[in-house]
Amino acid sequence: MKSYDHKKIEKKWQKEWAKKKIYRSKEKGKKTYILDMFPYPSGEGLHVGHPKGYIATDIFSRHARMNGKSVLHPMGWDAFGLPAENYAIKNKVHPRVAVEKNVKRFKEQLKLIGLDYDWNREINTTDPEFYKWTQWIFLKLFDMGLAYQSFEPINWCPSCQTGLANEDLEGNACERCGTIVEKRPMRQWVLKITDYAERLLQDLELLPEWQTHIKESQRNWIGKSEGAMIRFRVPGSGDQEIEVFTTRPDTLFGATYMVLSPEYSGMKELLERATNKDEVHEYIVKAGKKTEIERQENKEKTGVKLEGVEAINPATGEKVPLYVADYVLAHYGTGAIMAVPAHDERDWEFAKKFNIAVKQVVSHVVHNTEGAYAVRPREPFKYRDAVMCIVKHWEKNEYLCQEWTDYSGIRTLISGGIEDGEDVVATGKREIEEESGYTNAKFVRHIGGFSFIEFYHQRKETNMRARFRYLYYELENGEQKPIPEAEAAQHVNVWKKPDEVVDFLTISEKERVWEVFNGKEEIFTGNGYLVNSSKYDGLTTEEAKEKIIEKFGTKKTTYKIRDWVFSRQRYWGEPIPIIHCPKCGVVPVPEKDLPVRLPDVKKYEPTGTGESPLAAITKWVNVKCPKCKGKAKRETNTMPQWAGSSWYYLRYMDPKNKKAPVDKKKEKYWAPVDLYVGGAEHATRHLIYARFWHKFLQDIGAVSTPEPFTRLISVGLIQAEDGRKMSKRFGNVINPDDIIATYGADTLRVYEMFMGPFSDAIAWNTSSLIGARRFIERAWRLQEKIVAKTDEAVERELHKTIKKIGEDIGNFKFNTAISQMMIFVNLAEEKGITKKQYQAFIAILAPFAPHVSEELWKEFGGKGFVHVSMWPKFDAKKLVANTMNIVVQINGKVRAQVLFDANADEATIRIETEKAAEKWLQGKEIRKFIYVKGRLANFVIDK
RNA sequence: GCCGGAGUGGUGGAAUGGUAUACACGCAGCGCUUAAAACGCUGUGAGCUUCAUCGCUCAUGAGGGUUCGAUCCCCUCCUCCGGCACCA
Repeated sequence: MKSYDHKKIEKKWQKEWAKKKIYRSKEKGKKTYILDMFPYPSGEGLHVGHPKGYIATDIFSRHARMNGKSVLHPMGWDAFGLPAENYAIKNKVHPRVAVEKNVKRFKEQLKLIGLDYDWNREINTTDPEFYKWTQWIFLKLFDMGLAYQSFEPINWCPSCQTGLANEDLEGNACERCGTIVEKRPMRQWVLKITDYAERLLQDLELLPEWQTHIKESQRNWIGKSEGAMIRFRVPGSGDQEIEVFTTRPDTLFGATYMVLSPEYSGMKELLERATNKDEVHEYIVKAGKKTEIERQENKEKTGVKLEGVEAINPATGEKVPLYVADYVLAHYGTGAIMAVPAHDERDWEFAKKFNIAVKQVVSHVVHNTEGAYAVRPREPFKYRDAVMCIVKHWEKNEYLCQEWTDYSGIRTLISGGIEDGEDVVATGKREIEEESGYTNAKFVRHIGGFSFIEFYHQRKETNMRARFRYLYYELENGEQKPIPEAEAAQHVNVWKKPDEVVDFLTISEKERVWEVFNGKEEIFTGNGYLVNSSKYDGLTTEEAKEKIIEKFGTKKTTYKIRDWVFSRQRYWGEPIPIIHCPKCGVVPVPEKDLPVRLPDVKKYEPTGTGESPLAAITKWVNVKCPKCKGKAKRETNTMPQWAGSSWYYLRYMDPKNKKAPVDKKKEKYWAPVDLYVGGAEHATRHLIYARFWHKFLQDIGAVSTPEPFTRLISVGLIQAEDGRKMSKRFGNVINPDDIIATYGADTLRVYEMFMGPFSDAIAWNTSSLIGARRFIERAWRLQEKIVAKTDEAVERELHKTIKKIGEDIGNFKFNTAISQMMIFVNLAEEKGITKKQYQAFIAILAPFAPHVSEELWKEFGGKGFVHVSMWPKFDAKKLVANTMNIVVQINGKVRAQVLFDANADEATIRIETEKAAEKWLQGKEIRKFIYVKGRLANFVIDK
């Protein structure tokens, strides 16, 4: 036996594969498109975390190829953008030179791992032949009115000296450098992604194979809310109106004031009429100076009242005050709100601080679903008004409770229905007297508002929907009338200390009543029944929303997602293909003039003036207007880093096409991407941008599918051995080159896949790595164990392994796949293996450890390359053993095991297992016998 | 605060209603060796019992429930990670 020399083997086969071009993709047969998120080639090179996803897709695509699929598995470079430029500035090299150097280094590193990329299709976003088509897509967006210039204030990073999109922020800091961003008004190009918000949201339904957390992030980011637009009239001179957006039109009757954001568009006119104009103006100026962080950090509500101006609540007809406060955002909805302090937390805080009236219009509902009082479905409700009384002892700090003596076991407070026309407070007093005999209860106060309880009324044999009001009484003395016998028979009165009350009560409302009683101010933001809302009283939140919109407003849907700020005031990006002409205005560069090349310059530092460094290159900037041929200037802003990555996956299908971004036939063949693997950090940016562009390209007929990526799996981070992020800064980086030199690429691959579940973050552990190496060496040494005939258990385990590996690769469960191969190797080592079995094993090992497998295949396998040969077929018949081990349980506890012939019937098994369990069954009656076929026999006995 | 995901030996993890702790690392003992490395063999959740076996009890973040049987399903709570966050 030759000794296992990974260096020799790996070098040899990498060369051979490249020479024979076995990984070239062709449009023939059943296709599968497997894609990695292409890397940004940084100056630091790869660390061991980077290739984890690439190894997984490599295994996946090798498996597909061995099963006869036509595989597209390409790689390229996302090389434009701030980091490349900042690196270049810092190291005083041109970004183009730096990128070239970094790409070369990355590619060398990737090749060492033995990945099966079709390098013939390599792309680079900074290649003019590539970005020509990025510019082309921009022009199409412009033609369709989806790219426009805006002068609204945007996020400006003072350190990177460029504008940023909302997606580029982490909180209020630049995602790149951590600097707090400013709001800065400037001219910029914006893409109308909001036009696609609904489709981006809806079509998540088309993606059952995306992980839920990614879809959830996208939903969050799109931030759809459905509600209504409602106009409030401002009486007085003119016919001014304030329109608001609300998701809770059902609470309109509870809108007791309105709030305008400091930047509210109609502020000027309102300000004219305010009697405290200066004060309000001062607040607005102050709020404008506040940075986003100050607004964020200090959530204490501030604001100022607009004196002398009022609006009219269209539902109640009542006048409500107006406030200006910065807790209302200018850019969401209309920049003004109706405030409902009883049912909105923020409004509640503000109202409390400014002493504004709070009016309950939705009541809490308790719907009993358990026990004798459970609401009976599909039966109608009877309605009644009722009171519930908290009654305090005349001397002690104790409260009156009742325990029902019927079977229900209900423990409650004194309660009862309000008779027609009866006063609420009087009702409480009457009920106290009737049920407890105490005659001197003094009403103290109301507790909270209305609350509904739904239950089944035993005596009346009907569902009840009772609208309760809670009242608090104190007994002045112990004077008591006798209680009528009928009443006394129903319940016992007991006194409970304050801390015992909640535990004693069984009614479902107990905690709430008691908490509200004890001063915990509760606002209710949930759904319920309407109260204090005139004819809408009694409607559910949902019903009321519809009815109130119908009468007082219009339906409206809003989204949190903002249009995509698409220009950067930096050098290293795709030039935006636009020409500004003093006569013709904004003129797109004609398609035939693409690409607009990034000029080669010596100086590319940002100017910081809001102008791109390109503006200083007069030779490049000054052009003829394509329309009037007069003097004109080029657009000097560049595109953000995310531009190229929004469509690159299409280019791999046809990377050298000079006439179109991608040929339609080729697109039809390869699209969509069947499997997309990459970092979860791209959940809201790259993936939302790419989906947006894809949908646009579908609309203009350039692509044929609604979604670009059918299945998406995020790769879990590999942390450093110290559990931190792997970074040059911490000095804890592990370089794959070193690992490959010492242990080999095959070991690295197997180890990274064996570490744990693919999408989990796990810390690197070099000492565990040795296990992967040992496994490969044992697989290698198995050649010494080749025998003519071996134990049938080996053949059975082989087929089990073939089956499991195939399934596990499909499910991205590489860790369990490898453990199954280890189990097989351990067994084969012990029992010996036939040559045929060894060949099959080499084939299933091949996707994981391609080099060693190819070497073994050459020696012990068939012709050609193992990676293009057929994946072994598993035979279900061979999985069946001729014996089975039945576990004997007593009440679910394992007590014994019995070996049976595979075709033993249940009756035999019962007899034999009962014998085996005799010890435990003696003198007991077997109440039940449960047999799970081929697995266990369980005897249920009395304990 | 809201939404999503997770919590299992010394460590990474396996098992999605049926023998919890597969597989691997580490550790301990033994073998091979002049020695070491490598490799091989044996053992390895905690506890009780026993001369030793056999055997028993407990343990999957905590508590409760459903079930013949729960790491897995349901309820309550705790902790950690990720996303969003004054979005009306």
